Amino acid sequence: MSPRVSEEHLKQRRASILKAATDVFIEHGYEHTTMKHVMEAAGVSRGGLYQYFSNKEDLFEAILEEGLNEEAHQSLESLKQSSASHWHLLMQVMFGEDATPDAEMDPLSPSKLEFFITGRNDERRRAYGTKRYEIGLKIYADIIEAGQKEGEFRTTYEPDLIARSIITFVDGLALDHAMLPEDKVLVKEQSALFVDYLNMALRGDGSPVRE
Amino acid sequence: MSPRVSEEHLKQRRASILKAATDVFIEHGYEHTTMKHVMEAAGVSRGGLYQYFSNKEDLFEAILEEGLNEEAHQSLESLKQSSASHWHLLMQVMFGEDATPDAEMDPLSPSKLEFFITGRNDERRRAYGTKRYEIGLKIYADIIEAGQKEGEFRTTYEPDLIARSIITFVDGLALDHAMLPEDKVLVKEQSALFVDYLNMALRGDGSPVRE
Amino acid sequence: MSPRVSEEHLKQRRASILKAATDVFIEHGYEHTTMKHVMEAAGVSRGGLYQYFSNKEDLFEAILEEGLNEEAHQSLESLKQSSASHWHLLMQVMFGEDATPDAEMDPLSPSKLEFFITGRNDERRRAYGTKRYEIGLKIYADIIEAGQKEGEFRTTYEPDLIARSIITFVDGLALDHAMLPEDKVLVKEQSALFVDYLNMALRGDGSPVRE
Amino acid sequence: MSPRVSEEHLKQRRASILKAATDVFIEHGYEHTTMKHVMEAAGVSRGGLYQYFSNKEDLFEAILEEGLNEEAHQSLESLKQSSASHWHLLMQVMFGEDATPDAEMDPLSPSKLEFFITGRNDERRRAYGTKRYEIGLKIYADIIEAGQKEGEFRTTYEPDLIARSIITFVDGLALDHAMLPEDKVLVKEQSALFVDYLNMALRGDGSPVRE
DNA sequence: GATGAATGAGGCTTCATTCAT
DNA sequence: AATGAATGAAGCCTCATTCAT
Repeated sequence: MSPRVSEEHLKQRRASILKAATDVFIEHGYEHTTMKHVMEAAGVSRGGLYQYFSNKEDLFEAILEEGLNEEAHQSLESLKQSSASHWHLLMQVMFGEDATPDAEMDPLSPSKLEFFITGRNDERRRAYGTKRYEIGLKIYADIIEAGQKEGEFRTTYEPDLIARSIITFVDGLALDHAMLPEDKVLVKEQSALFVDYLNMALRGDGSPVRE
Repeated sequence: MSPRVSEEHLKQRRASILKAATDVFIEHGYEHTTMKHVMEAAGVSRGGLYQYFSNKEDLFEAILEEGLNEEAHQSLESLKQSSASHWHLLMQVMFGEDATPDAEMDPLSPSKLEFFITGRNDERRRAYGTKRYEIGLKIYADIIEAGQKEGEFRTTYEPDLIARSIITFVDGLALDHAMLPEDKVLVKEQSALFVDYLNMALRGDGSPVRE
Repeated sequence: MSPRVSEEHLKQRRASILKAATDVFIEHGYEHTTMKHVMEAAGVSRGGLYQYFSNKEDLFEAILEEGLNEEAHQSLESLKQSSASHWHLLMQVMFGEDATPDAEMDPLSPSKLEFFITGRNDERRRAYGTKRYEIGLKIYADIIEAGQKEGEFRTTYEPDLIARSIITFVDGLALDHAMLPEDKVLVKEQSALFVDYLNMALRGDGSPVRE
Repeated sequence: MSPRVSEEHLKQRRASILKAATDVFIEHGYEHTTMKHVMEAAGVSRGGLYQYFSNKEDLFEAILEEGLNEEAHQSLESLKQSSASHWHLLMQVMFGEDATPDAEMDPLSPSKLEFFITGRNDERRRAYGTKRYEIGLKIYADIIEAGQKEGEFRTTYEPDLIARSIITFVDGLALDHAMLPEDKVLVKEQSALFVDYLNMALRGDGSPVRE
């Protein structure tokens, strides 16, 4: 009476569906992706798909959770090796390991925006989005607050407000990146400029300088 | 030879449909609005609606154009009375007549974002979005450039780049405002902070200060 | 209190609509022609069109009647100058003045076939089609009968039956001509062959010969 | 791994839809048949129907193919037992097993004509119709050619041309039969006359005689 | 657990015809 | 008479989700 398939197998199957679904969402976007697209990409039957995820929303949220786990993991790691400055840590959370603005964007971003924006009138979805917003907010705010406490950052602005501006920038950039042709958005340059903004706000010494 | 109804009446009818449609789009968002919703809100028959607008996309774009005309008109007006500083002009374009950050957001913004984001894989829509982006970009960039030329602004940054950061901020804020509950987004405070960012970048005299 | 527009003018207007409609029906076929197509081609308003013809069916029937009048007129003329043989007369009715098979087909034929075939379950339309069939039948049958009476044709077959076979041939050829690409139907050759068939049946002297 | 229902069941379901659809097309004709009619007649849901046939055209073509298969099968069979004369074979292909003109017509004929006639401006449809025409043409032409080669038929006419006249006759008769009331078309008599035409053309010994 | 056939609500669009002016 | 805005029935098709096997 032991399960016919190992727990391990199930996890792998689920993960493979999730992987395929991610690709599909990246390609078609949230609204325009159909369960059929996912089925086909994942090589699962309709029923099979619904066994793992009870609907499209559920499926997408699972993908979001995965991403969150990864990110959380990353930032946690980053935090741990916080031998460097809080500024450096902030840059790492924003731009990854190398703490430097680049032209890379999360390819799933456009779909995420779609998901939350088209679902903004759905209470459940909105609550979920809000939760995610607040988690992100806290990560940034905590770092900033710590930096202020230790005197690395000036205290002119509330950590929370700066943190919000970071998220707003990130969202705005993702939006422009989603809508415009590749060569029209200067992701790297804009990121660098925003870093200057932050630098002025947090460490401002008189003139806007690159680090 | 004379039409059954006056030209005026037609314009009004069209305008009234547009008005009703705008309300519907604000309420349900672009994707979730159906032509039926619009019909009912506008008190038009199916066929009547299609007489004016050949499909949902067409209808929405008509609304966008209206908005553009208004905006263009405004900014033009603003530009005319440009007796004030370029900085003031910039603030006016961003925040309206009174040049001061407030909590007001264009209620149609969320739908606009939806429209462009869900349509990002459609060539036509993307081109249209790009055009709009570039028009907006130019408005800001021109003001900044003029300010730099006349020595009002420092020339550290390219006008184009600063202009982009403004749009990115506006889009990002609209996005957050669309997704989060009213009380979670600090539109006014964030706007004020962003103004500080700009102030530092364009007029920075050493320390981040409020105007 | 005299009519604002002359009777003449009305007739001309009607005729011009009819002409335009004919072109449209030729181009799109009966089913796929819309009243809008006609309006535009004729340069009439919707209401104007309906003033003259109360619906699409009515309009098409008017065109049919015109054609009938012309044909009737022609065959009448032909009959009058029936100095020639009945055979020649038959050929004239079938192929026109020159009594010789050519590749010309009535361009409206396909639409006529459509009209009667799609309307075959409509009593009114069916009756109308039947009437037309019988009129055509009679024309041919009368000639054949006369030819038989005067000893020009052999009496092996009933005039009515031969007449039917002519119509069937004409309809069949029109059908094939309507459906197949220009170069796939050998209108002229088939017509010539059918003439041979008739020749054998009516004047057969032993071997199938061309006249 | 195993499908929920047997392959057999699927085939039957498909066949039953096809059967029901055939009845509906016979009753209403091609143009006037709606997918809803078919759904209801077949006892399938909208989605179910579209699972098997992606649109009305597809559905009708499936019916046509079925017919073709049957016919091909028949003529193949007939050809096999070609112990009899080529003339007899020709009669069999035209009139079925008993090689004798009767009053039976394919009840689906009118819809077929409609299908090809209303679709004559559609490239795809036209190509399909042409293909079918040519297949039919070849069947007749091959028999006639063989008959000529073996001296059974005279060689006065090209096999291809005679074959075309057969199709034209069949189409024409189907057309008249479709449009006119039952008792107005003399299917049997006309068929017999046409056989005489053929007899004269292929085996003509001087006078038109019944076989 | 898996399968995929079946469901049916829901959306879009067209077009013949009417009717107030 | 003429106009063309307005109507609304009717058709087509998609797709998330269910459920018998």
